[in-house]
Amino acid sequence: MLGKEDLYEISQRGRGRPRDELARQRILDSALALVEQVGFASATTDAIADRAGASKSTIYRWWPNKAAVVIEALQDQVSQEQPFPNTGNLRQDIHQQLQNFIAFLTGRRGRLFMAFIAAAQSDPEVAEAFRELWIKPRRREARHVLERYQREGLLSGNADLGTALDLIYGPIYFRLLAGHAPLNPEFGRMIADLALNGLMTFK
Amino acid sequence: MLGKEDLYEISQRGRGRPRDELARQRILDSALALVEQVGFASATTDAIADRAGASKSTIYRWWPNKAAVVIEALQDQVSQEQPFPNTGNLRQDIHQQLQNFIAFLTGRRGRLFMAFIAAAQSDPEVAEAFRELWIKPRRREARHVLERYQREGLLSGNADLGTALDLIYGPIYFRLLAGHAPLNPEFGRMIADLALNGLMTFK
DNA sequence: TATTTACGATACTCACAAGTTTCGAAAATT
DNA sequence: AATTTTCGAAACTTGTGAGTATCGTAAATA
Repeated sequence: MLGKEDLYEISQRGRGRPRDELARQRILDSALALVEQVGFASATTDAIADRAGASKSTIYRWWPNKAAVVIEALQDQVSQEQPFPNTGNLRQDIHQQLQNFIAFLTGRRGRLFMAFIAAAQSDPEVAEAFRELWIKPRRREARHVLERYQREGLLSGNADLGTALDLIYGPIYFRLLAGHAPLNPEFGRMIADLALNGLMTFK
Repeated sequence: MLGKEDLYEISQRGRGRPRDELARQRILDSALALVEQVGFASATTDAIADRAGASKSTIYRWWPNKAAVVIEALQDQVSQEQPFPNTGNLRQDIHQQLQNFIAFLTGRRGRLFMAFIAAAQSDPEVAEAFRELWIKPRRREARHVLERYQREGLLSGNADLGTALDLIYGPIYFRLLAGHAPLNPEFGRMIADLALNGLMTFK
């Protein structure tokens, strides 16, 4: 399978020194790690360059601004995520997905999403990227799984699936962002049970 | 009833020109309005002073920094909020509360909370103020109402009320912050029904 | 080998905003 | 009237960080 970089290597190769793909990857990794650790605003371009062992001029050679770097880094990250479980057992799928998701958010990556949602409130470009790259693809995938269960009658046909997804994910994001109570597996278990209970017998 | 200002007037009154309480109020109103309109970071002290028809030196005469001004402004605002309904009809109370809350958030004040949650991610002082002034008092109040219904058996005794509150409010905050779908009364109605459905028959 | 393009290092410009200082006038007390 | 404290206006300092420009060097092609 060909990636973007390979296509670039083959078709765009000109005369001069080729782009350092390892440096590109180090810059993206560095941006991601820094946003996780210190947030969007404090992840300066100087710090990203330093940590990557690269130069600021290299960053601006390939990206128009800081937001573009971080957004591309998010894109790389997102493509590695676990798919929504689809075993045929609705309850088990939802439970498993929430456990995966909470483990993900309470791990190193949680702060990345807090930082993105925060930055999105003052930067429309970041907001759109977050919705398009993270929220929408994952919702689309989850929706397909839920649609199957709805067709099979395991989920009430009256329930709007977009609303159902917010019922499941909203409480998780809320605890992550507000921090008023711990975001642990037990919480995920209860939310899954409560939401399923509401969704299966709805109307 | 005596407010803070009256106490100040009586006990602290010295020789010189007294503090201008109207200017104080104008500064707080101005800070609130600007954070709503342009967010926390873009609400500069210069802009707050200008809009209040006051001077920056007056701001720094009474508050140690910008965050303190905005936090005190939030405090003033919070004390004016509608209480959680407590009519004896659980379903009606939850529906009414979510309708009130969504109307509140989609009005002028919604952006204030987006800005606060965003600022909280990079400023622990703001984060704590938001939890202590906004989240915790409202949760405490709502919890008392739900406890009553739980004692009356209208709500499953197995449901953890902290989790129940996140189930109800999480989806609302999530749509407000992520903006992937509209936050309208219809959504509030469905979340209330789904959550109640889950909570009443839990376990 | 000559040319081209990317590289890292570094100095630089530019904009912006927090917080300080100064000052003359206003509003209170003694 | 003299003193004290606050006020608004405005100039100022200080820090920061995004984005640019320069330069000598490295890695590719023709």
